[in-house]
Amino acid sequence: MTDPTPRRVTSADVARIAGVSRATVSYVLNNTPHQTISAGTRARVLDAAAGLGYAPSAAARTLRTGRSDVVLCLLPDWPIGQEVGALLGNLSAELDRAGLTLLAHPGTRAGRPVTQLWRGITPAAVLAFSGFSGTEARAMRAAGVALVEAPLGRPGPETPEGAQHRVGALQADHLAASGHTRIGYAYPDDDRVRVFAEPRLDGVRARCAALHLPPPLVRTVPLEPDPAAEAVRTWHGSGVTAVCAYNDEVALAVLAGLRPAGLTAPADLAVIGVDDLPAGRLADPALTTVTTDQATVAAHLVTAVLAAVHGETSPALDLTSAIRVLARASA
Amino acid sequence: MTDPTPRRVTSADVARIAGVSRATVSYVLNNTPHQTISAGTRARVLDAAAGLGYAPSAAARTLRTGRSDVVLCLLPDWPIGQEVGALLGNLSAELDRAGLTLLAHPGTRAGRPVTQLWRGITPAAVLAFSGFSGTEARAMRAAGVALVEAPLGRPGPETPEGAQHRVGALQADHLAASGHTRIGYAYPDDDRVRVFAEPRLDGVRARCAALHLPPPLVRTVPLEPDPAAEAVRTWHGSGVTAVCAYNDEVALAVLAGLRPAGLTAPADLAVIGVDDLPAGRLADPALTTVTTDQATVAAHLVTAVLAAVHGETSPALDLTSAIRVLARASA
DNA sequence: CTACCGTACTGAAACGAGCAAGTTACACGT
DNA sequence: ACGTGTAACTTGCTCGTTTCAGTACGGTAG
Repeated sequence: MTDPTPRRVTSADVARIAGVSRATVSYVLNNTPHQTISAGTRARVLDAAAGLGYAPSAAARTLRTGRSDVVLCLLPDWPIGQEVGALLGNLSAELDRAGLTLLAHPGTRAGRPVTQLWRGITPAAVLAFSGFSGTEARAMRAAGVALVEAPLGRPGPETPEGAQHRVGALQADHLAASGHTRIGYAYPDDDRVRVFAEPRLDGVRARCAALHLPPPLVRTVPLEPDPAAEAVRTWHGSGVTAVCAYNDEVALAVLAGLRPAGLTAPADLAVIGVDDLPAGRLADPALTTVTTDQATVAAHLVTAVLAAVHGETSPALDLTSAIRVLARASA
Repeated sequence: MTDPTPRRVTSADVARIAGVSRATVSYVLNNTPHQTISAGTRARVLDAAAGLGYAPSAAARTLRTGRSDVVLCLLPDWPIGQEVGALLGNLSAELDRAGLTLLAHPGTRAGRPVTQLWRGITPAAVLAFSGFSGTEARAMRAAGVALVEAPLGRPGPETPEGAQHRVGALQADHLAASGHTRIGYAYPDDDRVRVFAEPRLDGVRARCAALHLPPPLVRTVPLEPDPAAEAVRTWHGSGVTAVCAYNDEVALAVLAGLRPAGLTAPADLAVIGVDDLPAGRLADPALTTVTTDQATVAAHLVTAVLAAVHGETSPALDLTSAIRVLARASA
C-alpha cells in the first residue's frame, strides 16, 4: 500500500534532485558567509528543498554543531496562571523571530534531575525562574549552555531589589498616598509561591520603613471566605485600614472576608492586589491592582537570552516602566 | 585557567575508564535485552558513568534511532490558565515516569509552521489540543510521529460528543434539576476559545432539547461589568431565570452584571460556570461550577500517548467520572 | 579430537548535517 | 603558452549513539 519505509527527506535527497552535492545544499540553505553560489544553483536547491518539503534534522544539526536552537524554559512548580501563560506566548513569538525555539518543561521536583535534561537536549540557553544551585549553574556554563535566570523572584546581583520587591513597594506607596498609615499584608497560603511572596512583602516593609509607618501586620490568608474573615477581623481590630495582598486571588479572599464581618472596601479596609486578573476587574468593588506588562518582560528576557547566547553579558533589566498600579475602586 | 575546551563526556570516555568498548557501555546503560553482560563489567561501567557524570546526548541518540524521547505538546493560542498549567504539570510528571520528556511549545500562528517544528525535533509523539489539518496529520503519521489529539475540544470519532459537550450538558442538567425552564447561555467574547465554547453550548442545547425546554438564549458577555449588565437585563426581560456561563470568568462577569441591575443570584438569576477558579469560590454568592479533574485527564492522555507511541490504538477516553458539578450558592 | 553452543564481549557501519580542505573550470595578465 | 586568481563547486571527515555482525573462549556431546 503505502511506502513500507517512509524515509525522512534528507539534504542528500535535495542534493540529488538539484543535481549538486550535499555541501552545496548546506551552503545554500544556511547561506553560509564567504561561500559563492551562483544564482541558478541557489534557485535549483531552494526549489528542490521546497518541492520535497525538506526540513533539516534538528538532531543531526545539534550533534554536529554541539548546540541546538532550543531555548529551554524550566517552569518552576508554582501554579501556572494566565500571567505565565502570556509571558510564554510572548517569549515564544519573539525567540522565533531570532531563529530560536522556545520549549517549556513543566518542572517537577519529583522528575529526573534537571541536569539530565539540559545535558541531554544541549539547548542554546536555559531560562529559569527559580534559583539554581551554584554548582549546577557552573556546570551549565562550563558545558557552554547559556543560563539566564529571570530576576522575577529573588533579587539578582544586577537588580539589587528585584522586580517583586518593586511590586510590593508600589502597593505600599499607593496605599500611603491615600492617607493610610496602618497597613496589613495578606500572605498566601501556598508554600510554592514563597519565592514571590517574600520579596513582595519585603518591598512593602521597605516602603513602610521609608515613610515612617509601622511595619505591615502580616496575616496568612487562605483562599476560603471563613479564614479570610478571621484575618480581616484581626486587621480591623488592630486599626489596620488598608491591606496589600500577595496577588489578586488573595485580595479577592480578603474582599470575601469583609462581607461576613459586615465591612466594606475601601471604606473599612482598602485592598490592593497584584496581577490584574479578569476576576479582579469584576469584583465588588473592582480591585485595585499592580500589573506587569508581560510583553515588556518577555522583550527584556529575550534580549538577555540573545546576549547570553552570543556570549555577551546581558544588560541590566529595568522593569520599572513595566510594573504599575492600576487604580480601581478597592483602594 | 580552566579547560580551554570543556568537552562533553561521551560514552567513549566511559568505555575507556571502564576498560570496555563503547558498544558494551551502550548495552549496559540501556540494559539491552538478549545481551549477556557479566556482573563485574556491568558494575565497572555503571561506576565509570556515575563517576564522570555521563549523560547521553539526546541529539546523537535521536539521530541514530530516528526518534527522540520528547513528547511535544503544542499549546494552542488560547489563553493559558491555571487548568492548563495543572494539566501540563501532571502530564510532565507522568510521562517522566515512562521515560518520556514533555516539552511544551506555546503556539503562535505567527511563528514558523508547526511542520518545521515536529520535522525538526522528531518527537516520539505530538500532543495537540486544537485540531489539525488532515494533510498535516497524515504527514505526521507517515513520518512515524504518533499524533494524539486531545478530545478536549471538538468531538473525535471515539468520543462522539466530546468532553466539552458533556460540560455543557452537566450545566443544563443542574439548572433544570432546580426547576429552571428558561435558560440563558453566556458566550465568551474571545474568538480564541471558540473551540471550547461551541461544543459546550451544543451540550446545553442538546439537554434543553432532550428535556423539552426552549433552546438557550445566547448572549455574548465581555469581561466588563457594564456590557455584562446589559446582557443580564436582556435575560431578565425575557424570562430567563438561569444562565450557563462559558467559564467561571464569564460567570463572574454575569454576577457583576447583576449588581447594577439590582438583581441577585440565585434568586433572580442562577449562574453556573466552568473551571472552579479560586475567584469563583470567593465570589458573592459562591459560584456553582463544573470542574474537571486534571489529574484524571492527564492520566488518560498519558495512556493515549503511550499507546500511540507503541503503535497501538488508544482506548476510548471516558472522562465521565472526571467532570462533575460543584454545587455552591449561585445555582 | 572435532563440532557445536552459549557467554561475554568488540569492530565498524550507519544516522543526517556542517565544515575545512581540496578540486575543477574559466578568465585574465604577461 | 603559462602561471595566477577566483568563482563554484565537491570530497571526506566529524559529532555521539545504537546495533548488526562478528570473534574468542570455555564447556560439552559425539
